[in-house]
Amino acid sequence: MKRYYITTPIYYVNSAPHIGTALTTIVADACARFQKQRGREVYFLTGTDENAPKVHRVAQERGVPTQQFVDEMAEVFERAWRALHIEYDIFIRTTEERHKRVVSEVFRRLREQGDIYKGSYQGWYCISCETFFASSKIDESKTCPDCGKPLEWRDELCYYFRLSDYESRLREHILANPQFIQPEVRRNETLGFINEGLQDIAVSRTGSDWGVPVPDDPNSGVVYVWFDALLNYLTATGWLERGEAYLDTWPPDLQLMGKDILPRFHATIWPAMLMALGLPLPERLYGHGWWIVNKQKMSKSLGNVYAPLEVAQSLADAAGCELPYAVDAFRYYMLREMPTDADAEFSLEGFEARYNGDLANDLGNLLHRTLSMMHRYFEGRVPDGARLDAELADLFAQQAARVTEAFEAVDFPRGLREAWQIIGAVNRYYDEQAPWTLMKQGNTERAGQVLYAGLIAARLLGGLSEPVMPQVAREIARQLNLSSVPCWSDAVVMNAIPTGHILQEPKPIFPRLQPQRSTGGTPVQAQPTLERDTQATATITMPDTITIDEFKRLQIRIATVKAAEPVPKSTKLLKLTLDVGGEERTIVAGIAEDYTPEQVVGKQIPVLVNLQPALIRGIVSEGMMLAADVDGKAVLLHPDREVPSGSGVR
RNA sequence: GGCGGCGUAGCUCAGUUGGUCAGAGCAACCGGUUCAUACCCGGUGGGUCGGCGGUUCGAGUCCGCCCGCCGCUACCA
Repeated sequence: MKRYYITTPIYYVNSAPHIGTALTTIVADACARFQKQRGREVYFLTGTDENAPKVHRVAQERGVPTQQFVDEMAEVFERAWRALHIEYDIFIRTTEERHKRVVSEVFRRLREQGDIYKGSYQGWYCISCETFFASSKIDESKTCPDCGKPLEWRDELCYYFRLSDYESRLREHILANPQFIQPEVRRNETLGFINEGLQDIAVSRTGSDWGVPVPDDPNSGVVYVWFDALLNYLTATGWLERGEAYLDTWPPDLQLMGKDILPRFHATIWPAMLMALGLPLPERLYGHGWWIVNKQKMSKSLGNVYAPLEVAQSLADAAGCELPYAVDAFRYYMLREMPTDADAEFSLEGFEARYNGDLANDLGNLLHRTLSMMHRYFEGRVPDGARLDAELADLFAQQAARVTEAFEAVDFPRGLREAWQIIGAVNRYYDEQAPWTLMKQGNTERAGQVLYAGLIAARLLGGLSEPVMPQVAREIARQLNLSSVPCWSDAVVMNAIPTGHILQEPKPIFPRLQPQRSTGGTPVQAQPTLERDTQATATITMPDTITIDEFKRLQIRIATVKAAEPVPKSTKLLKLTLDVGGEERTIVAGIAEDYTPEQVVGKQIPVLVNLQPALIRGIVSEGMMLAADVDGKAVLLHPDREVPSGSGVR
């Protein structure tokens, strides 16, 4: 029987794991554990992308040999994932020889059959994103449409992959297989992208010798890193090495990633490559949303990057929770709040709220109160005749089915909500039945039955939450004195704990985070406990401030407008010729709807002169005019009195 | 500017094909309970379901327009 093959992207090793990569990997791990628990054989792949020129560059900047650098970083990732209880089956590194052989072989085959051909390339390239951009996409700009960094002009002979040949087949496949790209937003986005027309992509790069050399053509540089990287999914199955046996794993059942690399790469280039190779396509591609922090996209440059382990460690310290359970709590938070189509806010306050509310008060307390009563009333032995009420049994089974369905759909927020319904039901049941009152009335038999519901619920919850919180599930099983966490089908067996079964002493798994209280008994504002521990969490800078040094990098000068004319075939643009203190500059400004050429000639305006030049409508714009923005309309700024052209602005 | 999506209680959000759909969780307040990790249970929230029209016996749920936010894209710079 074919293994359930699940993948994460391989991660760039130029920075350590953060909550973004952790999200993808934790989701993948939870999916993998879920499938395993359901009895499937699972093959779970993650790894590192080490062939990127960017990686080479970062290593050089740090003065470390690149191979040594990637070795160290791969180790950082493996350690981080193990610490987060990620149970992958294979960790692939693209610098491995066997992967390089696969890349070479695929390149050769596609070149032989004409899917890869040699041509010349002139175009704009973003080093950071490792991506070429069609001139149609950037002819008004010289910055990367994705990351905003300056693009480099490349003019080189290189190999192309005939992506355009696969346009209609891709579209047909996507239309015929609704589950292929999820969620729906990404599917629509991909279709939109494809419908604009796919162009052949350059799949070789010169300028760096770090990577897989183009086979049999030593002067053609290395294979494009995306072409290289995507093939890791194939390498990991043993394709090329194991004959037909790789089909016990191929194709992937579920490929997870962030939404940014789904439409353009995993949903177009990747399946097109596979079509060219004549291989079956992945069953399902799933792109999740991103975490945002303080309403801002998380990024290293903004300095709002959290390290998962530090977040977990600081919770452990603040709450007195054992680290493995704090890590599981972090996993729970990631999955409970997992961004699906839209982005979601990550915050320590939110994490704490989930910890106290869902884990300490709900899950932890239910287990603890149940075991406490079992020990107090029954000396820790399951009493005779204990049996689950039919009504509760039905509810448990129904909720378990809903959890299954949600997990299968990679909808962990919904699945966990459904699982937690069980906790609410048992708490209400306890309240109605009041086993403590039954005991006082001497009705021990009924009390035992009621508490039995709590035991079964705890056992079931341990099973249902195992994909999310494996260590916690184990601890629940230990306290219930079960030999192991029940597998999925076994977890829903309702009267599975036998009469006479001995239970362990209860011990809180998630000690509650205590809000601060004043000695006078008046509650004071609860302090976000984690936030006080700034040592343990990543530093968060004020994202919307810059330093004076950063400001000084902007060279703003007063320019005098010598000439102005409309830009042909444009409605918004004026071409301005400026005197910037003896030097003449041409800039293109989007003010034609607000000013006529006559109105601006002779005016003095502040201009940012050290902006990266941009090609706009075929005109090189060498700077940016500063103007007030009034409801989208430009209003020119002038010096208080006439000043020499080229005067600096500070 | 174009295409797509979204805008539901203080916060985070559920709401299939139009008719108990006006909801859940959290926060707050009130009450109850005491087995439990000051926990749990119940109650309360005057939400014009972004705004204005329309279709319909009946619309968060369909249509049009407008406002706001997001994504992709574009003659943003």
